Amino acid sequence: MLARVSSTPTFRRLPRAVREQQMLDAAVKVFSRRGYHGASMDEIADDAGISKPMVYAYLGTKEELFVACLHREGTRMMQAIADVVAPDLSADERLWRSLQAFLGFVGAHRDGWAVLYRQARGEQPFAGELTALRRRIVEVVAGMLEHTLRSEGREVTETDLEVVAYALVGATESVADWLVDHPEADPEQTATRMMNVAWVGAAQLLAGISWRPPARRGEASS
Amino acid sequence: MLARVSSTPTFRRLPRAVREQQMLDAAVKVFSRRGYHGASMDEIADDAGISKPMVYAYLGTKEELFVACLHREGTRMMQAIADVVAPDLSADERLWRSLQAFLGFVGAHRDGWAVLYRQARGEQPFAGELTALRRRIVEVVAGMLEHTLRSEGREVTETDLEVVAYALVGATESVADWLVDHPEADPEQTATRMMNVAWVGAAQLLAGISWRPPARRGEASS
DNA sequence: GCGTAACCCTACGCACGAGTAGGTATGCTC
DNA sequence: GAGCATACCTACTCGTGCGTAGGGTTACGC
Repeated sequence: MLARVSSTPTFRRLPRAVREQQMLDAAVKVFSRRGYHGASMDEIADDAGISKPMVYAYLGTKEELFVACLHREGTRMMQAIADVVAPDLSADERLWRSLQAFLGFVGAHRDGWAVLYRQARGEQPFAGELTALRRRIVEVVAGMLEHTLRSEGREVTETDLEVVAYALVGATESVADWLVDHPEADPEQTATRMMNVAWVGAAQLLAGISWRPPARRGEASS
Repeated sequence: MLARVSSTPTFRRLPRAVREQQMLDAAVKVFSRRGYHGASMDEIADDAGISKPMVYAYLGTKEELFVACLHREGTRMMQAIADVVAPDLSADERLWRSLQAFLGFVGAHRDGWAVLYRQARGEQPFAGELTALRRRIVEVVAGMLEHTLRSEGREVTETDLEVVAYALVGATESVADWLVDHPEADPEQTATRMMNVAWVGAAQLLAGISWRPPARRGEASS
């Protein structure tokens, strides 16, 4: 009955693929702002300019929707890195480009990625989904280190490698968080700073220089 | 009317201070297992062997309860570190002892601390509480680095210091997460591995060795 | 031994938000 | 321009879980 006085002349009726992206955009935005539990499906639907049953019809339950967000953003991020890293580059060049790409991506998607990522860490249902992504990253980093080490004829245990990789990844995530909280900061410069910590340290390790705990009283300093 | 066939002969009626600790113990346990939202006040009360209104009477709302948990565990952790770090130690000794204490603490409180910490990062209401704690840690680390740098007559910007400190803290947290997920791992050995990454890198920085981005095509390598 | 304060309970109100039932309009095909 | 699939809506149900009302019981001072 009521004439629609919308700015868009005819009541838009969009194809599924388009609406799905709009919904995901809205979902990422709302999840970021409110957190997983704080976000309501009503608000997401509203923000996407659509009604709730549509969201259920296209993307499923709230949990599935969140996983879909995680998936899309995660894939985009991995892609952003893959786009700039060629396998024939030197180790430090690869690390440098990855950091640049990663922090650049986070800087450009402050609302999207980082907060989504922060969200997912706590929530049980997504821990799996998330650690899978994280594991892929850790493996890439560990592989990189290992390859370089092996090529220099040095031996390391699996565990050593894993811990170092975790440290590197954690450091980068932490810096990414810092970046999100400092909108004025430049991603590229931040990447340089990060590289200073990561590579300078890693290079030492690769060179075989390591730190040993000081001998305690009564212990022989073998 | 019903005779209480409890194992404890007389129906225990404990002083407030004791009950509060029991409640906090239960809360930490349940929050850790289920996450903030997943945990119900009923379950916490039940686990503490008390009824819900008691929890409200003593510790307040769910949010306040969680903050109380965060506070207690956070203080304990800071204390564990403060106990082993003397200000007259050398920088690397301080860092080493802090790492040992921190990872030792996390190792001993796998259920308690780390999961609680993971929880808090996502949830809006506690982001403040948490970043305050985190900031204190970052400041300590940054202060440590700055002091050492200054004592060698070198200058650094506030921001450089902050980013490096964030990276260090993030790396450590990440390794702590790894530790929680690997019950068989030895905290002490993990601390050594962590020290290898952190200190070897930091020592280079302190010595003035830094990494510079490679000049790109068309750019002058000033 | 009696008042009073602290400890402790059962049982509910109530809001909020996930998910759905059932129906309407619009474009597309032939 | 009839038929059909698909986009889309309003208006509900219903579970869950926070927080509380109101009342019972034990210790402790005097």
